[in-house]
Parts: sequence; structure tokens; C-alpha cells
Amino acid sequence: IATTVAMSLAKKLKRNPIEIAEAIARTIDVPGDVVAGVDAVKPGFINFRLAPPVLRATVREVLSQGDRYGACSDGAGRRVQVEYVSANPTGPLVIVSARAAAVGNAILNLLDFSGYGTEGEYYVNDYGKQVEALGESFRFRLKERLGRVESGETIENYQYPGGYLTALAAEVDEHDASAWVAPAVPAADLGRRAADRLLATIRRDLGAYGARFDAFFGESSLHPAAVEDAKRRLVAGGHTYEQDGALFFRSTDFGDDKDRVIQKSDGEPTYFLADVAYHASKLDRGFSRAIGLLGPDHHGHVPRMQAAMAALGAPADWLEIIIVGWVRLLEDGKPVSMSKRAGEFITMHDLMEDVGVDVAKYFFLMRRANSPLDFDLTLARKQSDENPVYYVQYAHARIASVVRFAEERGGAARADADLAKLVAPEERLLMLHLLHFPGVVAGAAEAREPHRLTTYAQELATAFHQFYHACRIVGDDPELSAARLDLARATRTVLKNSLQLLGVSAPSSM
RNA sequence: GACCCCGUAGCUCAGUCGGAUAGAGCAACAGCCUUCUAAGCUGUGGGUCGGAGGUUCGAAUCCUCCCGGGGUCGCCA
Repeated sequence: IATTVAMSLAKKLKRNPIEIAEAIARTIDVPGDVVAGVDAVKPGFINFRLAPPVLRATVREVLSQGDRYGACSDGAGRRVQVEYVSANPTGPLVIVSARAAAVGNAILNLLDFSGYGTEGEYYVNDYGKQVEALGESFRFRLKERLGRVESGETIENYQYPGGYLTALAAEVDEHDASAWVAPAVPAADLGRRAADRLLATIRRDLGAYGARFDAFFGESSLHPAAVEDAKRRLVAGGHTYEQDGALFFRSTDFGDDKDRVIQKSDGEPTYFLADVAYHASKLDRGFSRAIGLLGPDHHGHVPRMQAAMAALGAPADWLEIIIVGWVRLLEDGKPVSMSKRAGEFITMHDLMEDVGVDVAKYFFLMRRANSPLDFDLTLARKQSDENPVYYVQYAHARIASVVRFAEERGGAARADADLAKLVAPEERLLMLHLLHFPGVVAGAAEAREPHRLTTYAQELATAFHQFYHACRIVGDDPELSAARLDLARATRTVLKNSLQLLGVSAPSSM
């Protein structure tokens, strides 16, 4: 632990910073079981060297707290909602949703671990024109299935040409299909049927991916009452005006760069107003914070949404938006075509089958969420040392193996090992990493930056591998073996906790 | 044109509410398995932190301008 006070004071005191540091270091009185020494160093730092008992206590603490080590009660039970993925149910989930799912879920885990009451939610856009468009596309596929396509009509005339609707149509029995293609059946009805099925697939994939959702909130449930109510609240607050027959929300009063239409001149509410109603419901549901993950094409929506929440009386910073950056898939160093033409995009499901859930999540969580990401499929497929996931998982498996080996020799269970035996530099460094874990978790939770955990996990794995290489764990000296085994088990616990927060499995063998 | 994100080693990226010699993985090269998992470890080379100013005792980090890449700007969703 270091402090820079001496350098900050240098100007005020008109003295050389190193002199100040030395003076402080000489005077300062610290408990010897916590701080082994205080040193004034080069430009003017004052360093406090941790005493070995602190590190030993860390190992004990990890072992006694187990899967709760690193948890804290900062959140004090406050309820926080994380809304993520929320992709329209007009097709299967694609790669950027897989990224959002990994990030959102990890944030949920981090907040949970930090003592918040968390809720994961998926906002389902099951209302409006896109549902009708989906219905029309679906109707065409049903006609195809029945051999009743009119001449000159092709899928190119429709908005959703993906092959998944063909597959859906194939699942419908012939009797229903005949009934549904009739022009009298509203496109919206067909769209809802297709959306329901697609949503079921989405939910299944998210489940397999390990992303937690406590609620699926349908936009349709907001119409018309909640949407009307949102409008009333904005009008009552004096935040609206009429122009050209449309109703505008004066979002510029709250920092937006232009005012936004909430009701079109034909009387219909805009998508934005429905979104306001949705967020109002989050406010009404009593969340102390609402965190929302949005795709990079939606970052323009942030100011108007923030403005709306301010107009509705939400506390400042109540709504936090995290922009999840683009994902570009690379194969053999070249970008994979992501065109939406039928069959050409790679789905989240494809990705899970291709590289596995652990690898996919880990790759997404290695980078900070808002930066564009190149996902190297060729690297992700490799089950080798080139793939960073395995580096961390391997450390965990290695410890499990050593512990098994020790148990077979009958010398594993030792709660009273003399940790004072742990004096090697590699042992000390490893214990320091264990000590840092709770701080890393708290920082990652507060900043909503799960990628800090992948960095940490890799550093911890490195510290363990170095320790493993330098120090024989199960050896001739039973006291030393017991101490090192405890250190190894504590490391295993922290690796496991890290991986669990990331939503990645911690294998016992590889 | 306005606004947002990004620019750090050959590649992919950490580090960014100012602090010590800017780190990791991969790639390259050289070593380490009769002993607990070599998916590991050790070492070497590799940097105008996009550029220029400014603030500061101190700048990859803060401010201004510029350059380059991506994105968004609808009474669509």
C-alpha cells in the first residue's frame, strides 16, 4: 500500500518531497502485525509493507468463507434491475446478443455478490408494425409450405427472409397452415404466433447459455393504458407541446439535442413513448437503479431516455445505459459475412455449438463492453494454450488434481496448517492476489465492468502456475505440504468464485 | 454539419476519477518433463501510448485543437 501525500504536500510546504516522505515514515506508528515496514521511496512515495500475518489471515479467510469470499454488503439489499439482450423476437439471437447476454449476466452476478437484490429482465417488443411485418413474412412461408405461392411473389418482398420462418412454417400442421394463410387472418395475429415461437427458442438458448432472466416484459402489456399514462405524466408535468398535429416531449429541457415526438399526427404513440412507459414501470416497480444494455446502434437514444426519466422525477443517475459494442467475427483472420440475407448470419446458437458456452462468454468478457470486438473463431475453436480460457480453467483443474493426489496420500485435511511456512516469493505473491480479490469484485461491480474479472482471473492463474512450478506442494515435509495445500485450496476457491461470477465453469479436470 | 465510441508492442487488448521502470496473451527466438496435470514455467527481442499544444512537482490518464477508424442523427422500431 502506498501513499502520495508527500508529493502533494511538497509545494505547500516548500520542501523536497522525499524529505517529507522520510519525515513521515520516521514518525508514523503502525501495528507490527499488519505493517511490516514503512519506507520512503524515490520521488516521494511512502510504502507500507504488509506483514506476513495479514497474508496468512487471508488464506484462512478464503478457506472459511468459501464461495462467499469476495462477497460484500455494499448494496445493502437495494434492488437493481438489469435489462439486457431485449432483441426483437423476429428471429433467432445473433452474435451481439450473445455478447450482451454474457455482459449483462456477469453484471447481475457481480451486483448480487455485492449485496444488491438483482433482477434480470428482457424487454420483448411484441407490438407494432414489426409484428405485422413478421406475420406477412410468416404467411409467405406458410404459403410456400402449402404450395400456394402466387406467381411473381418472392420472399424478397418481405422484411424477414430468414430461413428460420421456413422451419417454423414446417412445424405448423397442414390444417392450421391452411387456415392461417387466409387474407382474413390479420398479419398481426400471425406475427404474434411466430413471435411466440421465436421467443421460446430465444429463451431456450439463453437458458442454455446460462443467462439469468427473472422476467420477460412484453411491450404489448403497456398498450394502451400504461402508454397513455406515461403521456399524461409528461403532459401534466408541462413537458410537452403540440406542433403540426403531433405531440412533442420537450427533451431539450433535459439536455437532449432536439425535442421528440411521442404521439404522431395520426394519433398513434411512437415507439419512444412506449419506451418511456416501460421505463416508468421500472421506476414504479421500486428499483433503486435501472441498468440497461443497448446495442451500439442505439446510443443516440440515451439522452432522450435520460431526459424522459428526469421529467418523470427519477433521481439523477437512476437510469444507467451501457452500450455493448459491435462484434465482428473473424475466421482465419478474415471477417465472416454477417449479412442478414437468409442463412448468412451466425446465430448465438451456432456460436454455442461451434466454440462452446465457456469460450464464448469468456471471449466476450475479456474486453470492456463498449469497445468493438473482433471475435476470432479460429482461436476460439482451438483447445490449446493459445486459447486464454483454458489457461484459467487449467489452473483450477490442476489444483483439483493436486488436492486429489494429496487426499489419496491421506494428507489433505489440515485446518491447522502452519502458514508461517509460506515464505517463498511465489507464495507471497499468490497470497497477495487472494487478498486483492474482494477489492477487484467491488470495483468491477461498481463500475459495471466484468472484464476486470477476466484480467484478474488470468493474473491469479499466472501467480498459481508460478507457485506450482517453484514450490512442490505434496512433498516430504508434512508441515510445509499442509500449508501449501491450504494455499492451493484457497486459490482454487478464488478461481472458482471468479469464474462463477463470469458465468464460466470451473472444471476439476481437463 | 452535430453528437457518441475508439486510436497503447507485429496482432488482439488491459491500464484512463494524474503517480514509481506503460503490462498481458498471441506471434518470433532460446531453454525446462525419471517427481503433485507441459492446456504449464523461465529467458530474449519488440513502444514517438495517433499528432501538436496546454494544466501540473508529475500526463497513456485531465483540457484545447487537429488527423485517422467506426457509429448515430425518422411523426421507423
